[in-house]
Amino acid sequence: MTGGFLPEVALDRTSPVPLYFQVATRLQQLIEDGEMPVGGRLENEVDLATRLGVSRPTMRRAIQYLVERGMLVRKRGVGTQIVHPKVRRPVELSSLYDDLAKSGQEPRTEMRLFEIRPAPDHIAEALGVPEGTEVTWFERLRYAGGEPLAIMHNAVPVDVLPLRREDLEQHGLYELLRAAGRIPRMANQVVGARAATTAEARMLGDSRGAPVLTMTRTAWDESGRAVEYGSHLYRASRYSFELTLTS
Amino acid sequence: MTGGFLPEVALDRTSPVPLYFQVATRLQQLIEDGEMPVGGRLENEVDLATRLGVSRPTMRRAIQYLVERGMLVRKRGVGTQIVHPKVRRPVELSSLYDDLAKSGQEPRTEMRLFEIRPAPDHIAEALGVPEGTEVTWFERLRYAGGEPLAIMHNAVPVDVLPLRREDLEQHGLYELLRAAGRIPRMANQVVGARAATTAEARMLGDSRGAPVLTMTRTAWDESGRAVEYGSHLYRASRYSFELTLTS
DNA sequence: GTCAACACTTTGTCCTGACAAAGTGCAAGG
DNA sequence: CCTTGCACTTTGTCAGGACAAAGTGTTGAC
Repeated sequence: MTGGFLPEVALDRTSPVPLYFQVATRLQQLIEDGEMPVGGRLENEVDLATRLGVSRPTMRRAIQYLVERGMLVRKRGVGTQIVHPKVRRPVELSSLYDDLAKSGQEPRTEMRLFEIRPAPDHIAEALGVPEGTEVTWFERLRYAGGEPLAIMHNAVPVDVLPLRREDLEQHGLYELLRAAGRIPRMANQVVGARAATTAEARMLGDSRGAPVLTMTRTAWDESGRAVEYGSHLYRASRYSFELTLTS
Repeated sequence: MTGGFLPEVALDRTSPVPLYFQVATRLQQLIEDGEMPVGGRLENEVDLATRLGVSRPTMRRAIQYLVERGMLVRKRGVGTQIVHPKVRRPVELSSLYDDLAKSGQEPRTEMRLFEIRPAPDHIAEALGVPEGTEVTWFERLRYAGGEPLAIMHNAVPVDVLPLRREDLEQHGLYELLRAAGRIPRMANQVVGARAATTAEARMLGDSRGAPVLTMTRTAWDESGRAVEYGSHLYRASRYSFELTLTS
């Protein structure tokens, strides 16, 4: 009748980590390690709260956190169920560099252009800054596994982050933004496809007319400040976008 | 000093609509109508709660709701700020049909194949169902504005929703799923590009080798049950994906 | 004039308590 | 046998209070 059984959970009330987060993290561990049966039900939140020695609101908040991440589903009058693992997976706002590095593909960056200039109109509009605002504008050729993969054009307002050519050759743009505390929290992307021009094909080591993926993106930080505009071109034969959507 | 000024807000305590939601909706209206200055600060939550005659938790929940939707930003010790409108816009899990209908492009659907059959291995795996599970498998050619736009292959488990050929010819798949209460809440998509084969090009009214956008998707409902698998092909010259990401 | 300590404002966390609403299952009545 | 209604369980909503933590600005010492 009780459904799930919850093993010992140790909470540290002296820790600066919020209680509800400690509870949520512990629950998440148990679920991911498979100690809580998938599809099974959690104990009801009142008992759970009592047993862990926290108040019901705190327990609710912990559960709510996991519901938002897609790990749990609640139904009034029924209970809380554990969702099949396949469904989960948070939306990550990551950059190509991060993705490549994570999958062990050894990214390499070749800087083709690097200048500080007033933003062209369409870029200023995309960034939501006044026309003529100074941006760092650069074009990079990204290699993975020794082969060219993408041509990337980017603009970053100079007052958001002063970029140095050397940094960009050795690190991903998002990595640099994060390090500076200008963390991208929201992004608007348009993904399309077209045939490569002769020049593009030559740079990518592909043949003329080969299909390429196009992606233009504007990214904002948590305060709504635009931090980056990008217009990228990927070899379709070597790259595709994977993304998780939640309503 | 107070920053934003909040006009009269009428709350209906007899309504079944939760108080926090009434407050959130009203706030959202005021912001979207531009009555609250963008970039401006809200009153602090304690005063706000007092003035509206609700408790602080309720007020917090209303604000939290708008924070999650990207309309507000809060900083401890500072206050709550209204984010620039450009950044907002919720991720919508919509279908091509909905999108076209909304933008007034008059979608038309031509059914090329419609059968009930055991799911092929790779589709069964994508859906997370046992091999051989019965699915409705169909291929549609989607027109917009009189011209072909996409070739769409889809599989829907029969025990999720029994589909009829006639319905699919006149409605979008997502529309039908929603009407049946199997609402897609989460989806995993892979977007890529390649050159069209001769057969594909002929169907799409394009030339052989023309770039096409490919998209494969699995969608789940709120309980984690897979409701749809799709493998679509779009004319790159006429379609692109627009999406908003949040971390 | 500069810098550090302190006060103040504002959001974050956490508690207790109470009632409402929705789903489930059982039992009584037709 | 089927349906209706009631009881029970479980999550949802709401209130009020208390203290903590972080950011801002001011004041005072040097």
